[in-house]
Amino acid sequence: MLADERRQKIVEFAEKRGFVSLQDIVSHLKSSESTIRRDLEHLDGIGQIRRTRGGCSYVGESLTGFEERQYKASAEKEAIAAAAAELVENEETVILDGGTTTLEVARRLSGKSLQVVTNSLPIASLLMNQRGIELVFVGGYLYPKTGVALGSFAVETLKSVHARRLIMSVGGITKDGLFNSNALLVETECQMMEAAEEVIVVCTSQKLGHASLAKLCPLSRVDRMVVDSGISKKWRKQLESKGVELTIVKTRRAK
Amino acid sequence: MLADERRQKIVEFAEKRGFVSLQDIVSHLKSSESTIRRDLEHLDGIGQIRRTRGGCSYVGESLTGFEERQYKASAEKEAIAAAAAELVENEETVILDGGTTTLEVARRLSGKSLQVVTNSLPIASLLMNQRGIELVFVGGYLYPKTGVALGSFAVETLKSVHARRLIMSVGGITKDGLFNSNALLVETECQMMEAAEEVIVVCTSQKLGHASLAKLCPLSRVDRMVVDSGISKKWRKQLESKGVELTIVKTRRAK
DNA sequence: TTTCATTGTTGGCGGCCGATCGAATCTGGC
DNA sequence: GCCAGATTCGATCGGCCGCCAACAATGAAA
Repeated sequence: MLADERRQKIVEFAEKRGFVSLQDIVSHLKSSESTIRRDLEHLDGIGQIRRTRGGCSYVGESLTGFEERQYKASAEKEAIAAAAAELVENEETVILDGGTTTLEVARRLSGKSLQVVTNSLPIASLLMNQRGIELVFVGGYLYPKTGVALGSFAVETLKSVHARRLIMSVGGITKDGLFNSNALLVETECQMMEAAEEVIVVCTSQKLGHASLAKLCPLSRVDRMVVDSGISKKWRKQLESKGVELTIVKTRRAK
Repeated sequence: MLADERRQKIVEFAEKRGFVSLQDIVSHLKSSESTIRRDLEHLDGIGQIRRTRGGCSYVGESLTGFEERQYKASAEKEAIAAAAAELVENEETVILDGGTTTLEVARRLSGKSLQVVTNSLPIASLLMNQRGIELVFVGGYLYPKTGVALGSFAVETLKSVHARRLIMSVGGITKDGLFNSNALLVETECQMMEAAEEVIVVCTSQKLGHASLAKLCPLSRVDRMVVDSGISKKWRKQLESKGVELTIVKTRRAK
């Protein structure tokens, strides 16, 4: 086995488990203790891992980063995302908000020919190098956990953007309008709505009736909503009365 | 068999497998070990492959965006990156340009307490969720292969940024100044230089003397340069006469 | 035939690996 | 707090293998 190869395996190993003991590495890679020690020393020197007594720990983009890797979308989200992606036509410009549901939408956009504008790092890395997709990233302060760019830079950039559609997610919906959990996020999303001709909201039916910290906009601002069939008749009426067109997605678990 | 033909086969072989051992090539092409060694040396010199102990690996478009996880930097780059990271002090604001060398620098910034501004998607995803690092992403049109944001959005955003240091990479350096291969990229990097108090250039010595498509700035615009010890005396004088402070990094292969 | 470029061979050098041993550090018991 | 056993760490040494430089052989062009 080559040195580089072995070292790479060590890093992968450390990344997967967070911490690995020296003995574990030795028995796994079947090299001598000395060699592994030297490798750890080297890898620590170049900052790939950090040595600790008895082993090493991984430093760097923790795998829990966006959690998108391990994240498994629910059946509802997948169905909603698929339906939302269907609404997007070739050669359009689409703004994609951050969020796990919109990430699923992004997955299903591959193969189309589009201009995509997004402020979500996970979405950008997903769509980058997708043939046919021209990607514009809206910069700004990167909000750690979710990887979306927010703040004045994002708002300013969005002011000079125009798009056919916006696909956005929300934290909660009540009869008073849409809500989200973060004031900065709301500010950015407001500007996204300004920039788009048509506003499409993707959300699961369980979010209906729940408010959240910051109000985003009234229901009437939404043009279309993609939701699973768990939605009640009352809510259907409520939304339709405000001029929201509904796309209701059948799921296996539909009640 | 002709030399060029043989070398072509080596590149194809390396491209297909990612890495090939010297012995594999020897038995495959039925030339002597020395010949293959000489070929590898040549191909490494013109940047078609990269030599490693025991064989060679392919460098090419395969290291797109985020698969850089597996990308292994050369010893020179690692050493340069480590030295550049040392120059960064806690609580500073640093702008990081895109590029593989700056990506290595980013790796070594973990643990510090910084504000980092970057237009590189790989760097952003690397530093995201790093404790102590506040990240601002400069948005714009995402250039596919390298994942850097360029264009007017990027330039506009950078106009309202101020930073202590800028760490940037270049495509080539001649006595007339710095060059890069892409006009949009140059435009963005110019604005970065405007935004920073100190401009630090990281580059390997092989880039000295090579021009590239678009001129970026004169040598005198650079405050400091981190380079490996392959730099010639003539170049040292040339740079120092323009007021560029040099940090020369020792590497194993230093002649 | 001479000359030059390319290829093959040989030998020395140095880096990488595995093993060993004393020193340093941790742990548990008193 | 202190000690003893255990574990881990760092340094060192010999062996092996890949690397490099020098030289010889081959063949093509002048």
